[in-house]
Amino acid sequence: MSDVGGIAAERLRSFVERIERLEEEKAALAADIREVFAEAKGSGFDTKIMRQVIKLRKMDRADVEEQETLLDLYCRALGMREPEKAAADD
Amino acid sequence: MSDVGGIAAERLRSFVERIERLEEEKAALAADIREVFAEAKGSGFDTKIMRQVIKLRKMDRADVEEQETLLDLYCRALGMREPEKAAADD
Amino acid sequence: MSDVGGIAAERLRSFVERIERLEEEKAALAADIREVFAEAKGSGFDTKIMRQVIKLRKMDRADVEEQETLLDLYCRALGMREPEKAAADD
Amino acid sequence: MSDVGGIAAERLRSFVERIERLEEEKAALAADIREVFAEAKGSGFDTKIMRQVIKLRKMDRADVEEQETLLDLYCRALGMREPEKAAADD
DNA sequence: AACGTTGAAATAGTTC
DNA sequence: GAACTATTTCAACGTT
Repeated sequence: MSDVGGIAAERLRSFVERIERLEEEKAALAADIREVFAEAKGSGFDTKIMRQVIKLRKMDRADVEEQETLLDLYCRALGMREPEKAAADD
Repeated sequence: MSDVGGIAAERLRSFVERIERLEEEKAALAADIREVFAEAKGSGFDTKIMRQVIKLRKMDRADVEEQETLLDLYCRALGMREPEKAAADD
Repeated sequence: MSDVGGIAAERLRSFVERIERLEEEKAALAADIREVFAEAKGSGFDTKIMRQVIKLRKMDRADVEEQETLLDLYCRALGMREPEKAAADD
Repeated sequence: MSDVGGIAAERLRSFVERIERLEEEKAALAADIREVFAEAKGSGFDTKIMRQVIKLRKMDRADVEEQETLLDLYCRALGMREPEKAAADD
């Protein structure tokens, strides 16, 4: 007796509950990550920069270069000083 | 013609400047909104609650009748109360 | 001690690596969830609707009874129907 | 007769409606901006990079340098090659 | 005035 | 590859 409105109710319920369980675990991990960031902040690190670093570590070197070349190109097209030079020369 | 490194510089500049202009206007409106909230607060209203009311009124407008039948079916299959009906207009 | 340019490098590395590990686990869970959806889809369920159901069930749980009295008051002041009551438990 | 439940209803309504009007205009501008980006995309520009450029133009030169110095510092602390060099040398 | 909290904007990912 | 959804990031607000 597991049909409600033509739907295999038990089957559906099982799927939904499995997903909900996994999402709970996922949310818990997200909370953990937030905590680590908070701890890092408490130790004086700049979390925004940390996020950038982590993103960079995840990206392929190739992607990074591609993006930077394009950014540079657009900046020059607009007559801006390329940002890449800023940090280099001090 | 104005190519910088293969980029149609004038075209790009035009897009960028149009966007920047629009964003300025948008920022000005945001400032106006903040002002109104401040004034309301000065008159003794609770701005947090006001925000909730405004959100509710917006949700009211954005009618959520979409796919209601099927959604309803699935909800019953899971033994949930069907979500509050559009209720207003029928 | 491990200072690079005034930065506690070891400390930073530890934070970054902890985060990266947690994000890996999180990504693995996301993959699991996708799998379950795929399986459900293979069983003939409409995953888009399933997502809506799951969202609804989550909203149900997150009880919105907060500040209800005052909110209600403001709503009546504006001639709105008061938002659907928590309804379940009274 | 403008008190409902002790609230100066007319006053409140006025505030709420002013805000709603302003938010409508703001939403319209957001739509305009999206349109311009879409048009730019249609002309072959990379909108993600455009957004970066616009952000750079908005930031003070000082802020840009500060962020980049810090990013560089963190990267070196982690033994990464500084990303700023990537685009320069090809 | 820094902190956490919340809400909006932007980016990434998925589906068709 | 276009549209939709979900996640992530960023900015504003109130709070302490």
